[in-house]
Amino acid sequence: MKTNLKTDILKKLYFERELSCNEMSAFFKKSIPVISKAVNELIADGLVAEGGLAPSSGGRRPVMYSIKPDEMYILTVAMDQLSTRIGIVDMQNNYVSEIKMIELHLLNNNDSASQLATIINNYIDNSGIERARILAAGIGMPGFINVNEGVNYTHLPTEGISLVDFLQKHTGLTIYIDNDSSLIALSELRFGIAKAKKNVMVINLGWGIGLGMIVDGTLFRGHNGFAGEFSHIPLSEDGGLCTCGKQGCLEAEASMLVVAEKAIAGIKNGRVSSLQQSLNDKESKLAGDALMDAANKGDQYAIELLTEAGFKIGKALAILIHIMNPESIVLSGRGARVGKILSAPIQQALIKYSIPRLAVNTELLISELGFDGELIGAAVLVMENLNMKSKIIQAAVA
Amino acid sequence: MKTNLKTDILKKLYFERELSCNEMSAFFKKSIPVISKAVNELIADGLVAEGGLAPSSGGRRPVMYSIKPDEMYILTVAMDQLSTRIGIVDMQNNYVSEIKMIELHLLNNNDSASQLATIINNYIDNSGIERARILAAGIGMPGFINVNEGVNYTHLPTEGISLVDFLQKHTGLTIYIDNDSSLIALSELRFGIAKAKKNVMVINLGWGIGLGMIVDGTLFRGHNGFAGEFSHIPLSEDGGLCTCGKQGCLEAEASMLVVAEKAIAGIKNGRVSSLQQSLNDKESKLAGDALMDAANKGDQYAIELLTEAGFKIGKALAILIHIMNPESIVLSGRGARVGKILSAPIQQALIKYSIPRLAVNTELLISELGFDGELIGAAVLVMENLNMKSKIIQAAVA
DNA sequence: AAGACTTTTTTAAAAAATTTAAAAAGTATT
DNA sequence: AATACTTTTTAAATTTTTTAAAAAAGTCTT
Repeated sequence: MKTNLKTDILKKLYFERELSCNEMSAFFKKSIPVISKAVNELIADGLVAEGGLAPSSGGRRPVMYSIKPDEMYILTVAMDQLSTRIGIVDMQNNYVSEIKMIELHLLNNNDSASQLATIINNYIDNSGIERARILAAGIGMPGFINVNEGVNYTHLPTEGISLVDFLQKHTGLTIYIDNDSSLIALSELRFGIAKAKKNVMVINLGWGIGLGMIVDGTLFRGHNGFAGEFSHIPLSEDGGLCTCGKQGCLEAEASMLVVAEKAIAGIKNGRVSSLQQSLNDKESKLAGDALMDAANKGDQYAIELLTEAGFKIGKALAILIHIMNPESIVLSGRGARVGKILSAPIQQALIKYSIPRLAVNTELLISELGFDGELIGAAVLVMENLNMKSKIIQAAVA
Repeated sequence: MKTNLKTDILKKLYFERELSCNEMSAFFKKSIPVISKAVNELIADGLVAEGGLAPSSGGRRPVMYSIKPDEMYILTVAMDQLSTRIGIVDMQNNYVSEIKMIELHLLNNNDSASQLATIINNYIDNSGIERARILAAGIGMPGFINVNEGVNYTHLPTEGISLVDFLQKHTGLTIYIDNDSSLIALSELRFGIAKAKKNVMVINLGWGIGLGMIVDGTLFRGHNGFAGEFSHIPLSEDGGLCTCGKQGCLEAEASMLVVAEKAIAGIKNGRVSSLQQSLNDKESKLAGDALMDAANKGDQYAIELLTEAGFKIGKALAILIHIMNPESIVLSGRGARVGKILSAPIQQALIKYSIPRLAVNTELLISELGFDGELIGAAVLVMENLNMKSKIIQAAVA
């Protein structure tokens, strides 16, 4: 049996939870005997289990198959510049160990890679999960990442060795890394509001403004893996200075971080808002969360600031629509929870800055995964890369 | 024999001119016996011929195969808003009939579709080529085009029937239409400087500024076929009014048409230039060509105007690089012949407006096909769509 | 409640594709 | 010129996949 098909079936079962032979036959465009044989082998291998019977619309009810949840696990890690979340999921995407959030600063931290390795090792040791049963670790992180070479050019420096090799050496796990926005897009594609869509732009609203692109039903990474560097497109000629050194970048105009900074400055200048207490003395990143809370509770000033940011995001999205003609744009990431507030000014900007015939063909959606997206996406990354190289699969299938 | 493989081989032979069985085996990932059988059938069908022997690096020399040039032909049509070029090519991409250029205005012309049908019919009748030997017609045209439905939403109106159906009815030919910029990209991908590249943005410098996108080695059209609508991205807040009704569009700032208009205005205001004579009383579209000629001959004013436009194009390309991370950007279309002059300010703008790590990974190339691109692309369009539905193929293969 | 109809699954036979091995054709080196 | 080495072609054997038919399981209508 071509083991390739067997791993493909495992992947599909992970994404769809359970399927009948008939459904798999239709999806893989292979005959039922071929699918049936592969599934029976997977059952013999101990990786797949027969489930119940699904309802039928008038005919024999199909036997459903799914992956055995507790044979293998995935370690998922979602990092931002300040903190790292970590969890373990089973093969049916349930967390089998409490998600932990640990402070880990990436900026100017030469030791960050080894700190990350320690975090991973400690977490596994305390989880009660056998290390040998962990299929691989998926890690989402900010920065310019070359997925094939396993390198992050921006953060987590490792001397003379790739980040992936470094982490593999220090944890003994198979490691996959990717950009945070790419993983959020993957999570929306496989388990979120973009499920099964072909052509979707997923916006990661956070401390920057990221973009994960779904093109022809798969994640598009560009020539070097840097596609979707949306944060730093030139948006205005005279805008504020950006961390990247340039002026007028989208990020410097409309990211949640900048909005929070504006809020702090505004309040210092005497602006009346419920934020006066909550923002006092807080760092601007914490302030960002406080601001979004306040906006959702109806605070006028917070809404005003988000509206302003939304309009600028909308202008950038107009450009994106003109270039990509996507079927959907999804507002995701930690900013998704103010998605409703942002929607109105975004739509306004789309009307102003784009050709109607184009804009009407793209729907604006708000993620239901939100802040969990990156963690889910890290698990998806592992399963997308599933192949016969993995030791656990090899051992089971052999 | 799966006829699918046979048409795939025909396509590949058209794009590559000649190939050995071994090369095809490697490309299609099929065994040599399978390929060999298909090729021999194609020879028996009268569509393919054995060529000479290719050189070898120490072993038996391979027999090369190619399509018989004169069994089938492709009608190619390249339209712009003012004029239409038409030609017929054989299966080895040689013109077998002189290319003709005919005035045909698309703007506010309700009769344009039927005029086009007449142009096509007359041209074939005068060409000496049997109509039954024409595989299909490929037509490139400006406008918003839905390739699948065969509709042009902008130009060539046809009441109650799609443009493709209309033309098929009035010419008896199989018709394929596509956006001019898409076809230019196809020509660069198959026969031009982007040959065999995976990830290329082809800029169609003309009366507008079009974009044809090569993503993962194929033409990317977006959800509705409108991807690459580069002309109307919002570039500056206070720019000139665009034909689309908006303000500050790239097209309104940097297209060859706008540059020509600026030149005419400048000269009226007494600006000294060799253009003074050539631009007198000319329409601005003719002026565009005159201006490019003058620039290539060293006229300072023309170069100055192109430099200004180039910088703005460069700013837009910076955005494109940030989003797509392409391996190459190709300057193509009628403006390609001033590509060298535009390159410098484009590079300057890229340095100013993009993140170095991104920009260094994209090379800026100048098309060698230039103005012929759209005609070649129209032929490529036909061959990309080659399938068993075509009567000629059916007759030969049956 | 019985029979007709659907849908899924299994089985066996047929068809297709690929691999393998060997022969043929041609180069290059000694 | 002979031998060793490469590549292509041919033919046979093996493997894989598809097809078709029948069996199994169940739903729905009368």
